[in-house]
Parts: sequence; C-alpha cells; structure tokens
Amino acid sequence: MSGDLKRLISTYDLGSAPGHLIRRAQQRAVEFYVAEVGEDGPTPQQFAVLLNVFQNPGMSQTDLVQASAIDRSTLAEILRRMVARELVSRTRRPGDQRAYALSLTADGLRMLEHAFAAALRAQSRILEPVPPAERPAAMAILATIAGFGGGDAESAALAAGDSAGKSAGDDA
Amino acid sequence: MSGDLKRLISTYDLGSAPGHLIRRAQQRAVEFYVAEVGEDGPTPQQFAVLLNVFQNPGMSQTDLVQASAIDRSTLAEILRRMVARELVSRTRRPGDQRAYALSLTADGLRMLEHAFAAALRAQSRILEPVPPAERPAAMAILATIAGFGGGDAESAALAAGDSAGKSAGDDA
DNA sequence: GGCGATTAATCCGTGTACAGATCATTATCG
DNA sequence: CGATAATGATCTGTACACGGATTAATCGCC
Repeated sequence: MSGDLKRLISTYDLGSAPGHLIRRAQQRAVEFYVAEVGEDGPTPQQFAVLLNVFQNPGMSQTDLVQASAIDRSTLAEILRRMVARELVSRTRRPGDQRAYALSLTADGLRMLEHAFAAALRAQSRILEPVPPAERPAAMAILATIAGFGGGDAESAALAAGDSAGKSAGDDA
Repeated sequence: MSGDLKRLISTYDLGSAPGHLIRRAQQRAVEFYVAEVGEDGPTPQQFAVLLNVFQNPGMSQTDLVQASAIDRSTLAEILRRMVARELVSRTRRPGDQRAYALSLTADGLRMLEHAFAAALRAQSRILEPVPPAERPAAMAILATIAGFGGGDAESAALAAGDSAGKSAGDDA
C-alpha cells in the first residue's frame, strides 16, 4: 500500500532539491539587486529591457523576447508600463506595420546609466560567498544548469560570457 | 562625460551576469517540473506546501513561511486557493485563535502522493547536463549561492542533503 | 486588570510568469 | 488575385512575489 511511499515522502528534504535551491538563489539575487539599485530604479527585468534596447536600438519585441528570456505576454506587460513611464518608445516599423521598433527615451537612458554600476555591484555580491578560486567554476555550473554550454563545467569555466545563442528560450 | 559609461554599457553581456543565469536556471527547472508533474498536478510552490504540511501537520502559516521560503502574502494567496480546492484544511489553533493549524485533506494527500515521483524525476533532470562527478559540487555551489553553508563548496559537496537548518529564511 | 507591544494573518498595490485565444498585418502559393 | 499560412503583438485567466498597511488576538508589564 501507500505505507512505503508515505515513509519516503516523510523523509524527503526539500532543502536538498536542486529546484528549491535555485529558487532560493534567485530570491537572494533579487534581494541584492534591489538593495543596490533601490526602489526607484528599474526592476531586474526592466534593467534587462533597458540594456538590450540600448545595445540594439530598433529591435522588435520578438527580438527582445529572445535576448531577455522574458516571454511575450510578460514582455508586453512590462513594456506597457515602461512606455507609459516614457522609458521606452515604440514606433511601428516602416515596411512592417506588425512589428514595433523599440528605443530608449532620454529618461530610459538616464535610468540605465544611473542603475548600471549598482547592478554590477549586485552581481558581484551574488558570488561573494563563493571562494574566488571557485567562482569561474560556479559560473560554468550556472550556465550549464541554465541550459547553456556542453555540460563540461570545468574547461568552459572562464567562458561564462560566450554567446550560446541557440536553444535558449524555446517552449512549446 | 557619459561616453565612457556608454561604452561600458554597450559591451556588457547580460549572459555573463550570475543573476541572469540563475533566472534562466529557474525557468528551466520549472519547465522540467511542469513537464513531469503535468498541468493538473500541484505547482512547485503548491508541492512545497503539500510536502511541508504533510511532514508537519498542525503547523501554522508562519511556520510554513519559514519552511517553504514563500513570503507571507504569497503564501496566504496560495493557501486561499488550496483551501478552496480542498487540498488543505485550516482550523484555528485552540489556545491561540490568531494562528491556523494546517493539515492535508484526503485530496491533498492523494495529490502529493501522485506528484511525488514526478517531482523527483524533475529534480534529477535539472542536474542532468552536469557530469555526474560534478553534481555534488554543483549542489554545494547552489547551496552557497542560495545563502546556506559556509562558502566552502568542496568539502561540503556530498552533504547536499544535510539539514542546513540555520540561517535560512531570514529577510528583514 | 488594563494598555501598549508583539504576533498571525489578511488586504492592497505593483510587478512578474506563462499558456492559449485573438487580431492585424504580411508572406506565400496556387 | 485570393485563400491560407505565418508572424508580431495583445488580451484573458491563473499563479507567484513581495512590501506596507491593517486587523485581530495574545503577551508583557506595571
């Protein structure tokens, strides 16, 4: 009967589940981000939008979905707010009235410039508890678990920044 | 002027930010969870609630906030739904009418038992791209980044399952 | 024994996440 | 050219996340 299963369940430690640890890690990362950037600055997702649109002016929302790993529905909502606050401007693309061409407003650029250093500080605080010698390995493991890279978490260590521009944000 | 800053910003790769990788990792983890458990089963958070309440019948919502790392507002909302679906029952604690005593209903227990194996499969899929030999190290690093443990990601490797029952869920 | 501090939980407002349906605009092909 | 498919974006509905204000019950302490 279910007695065996029940015993299994009662001894399972949620704290040993990778998924749970990843969730906790994300809570911590956001906590640092907010602590550094402050309440008035962009949220992490808004920061990603500002950064990507700055680096890629004129990109469409679908382009941004790829670049930011924010799904289309969520991104539409985020942009709705950012456009309302005049951080981002949208114009229909000449030649294709379906797509938008996104760009930063002066306010959006200002906000990005203002938050950038703080966001960098937050990133380094995330890895702070990891001994410096192990940080490249940690980055490689994160990249692997995030679905990038070939699974070798040792050699690829320094390469956390490599493109890996393929299988990322797919779903269906 | 802002020229230097702009150059810095334009060369920054979001993909090399630990926070971004953690976010991606979480998306992937949830993707696997949903794929294994299915649309009808509990969400990851609901699973955590079911598991904790099963292991700790009579616990209060505040207890559960600690155990699950779900904040009080969110947990109230999650429980509202779960109570409405009769997965969890709440009774005011005799002797302290402020707190609830939580327990699983027969349906809640059934759902937990039904989802358990699938949830385990999802957990192992998360680490699948990491070579087996590096998995303990990966768990140790996740625990470290999640804010558990002393920061030594090597010796504690095999201990991913150890209690770690201390500095956990604090915030304010 | 009553009054202020604590504690348990909810409510409110804002923001993110994502699947599925819908709508408009191009593209394609016969 | 016209039906149809594909593409870009929105809308709807459900769920999670979290800070701050509020309410209710209990505790502490004089």
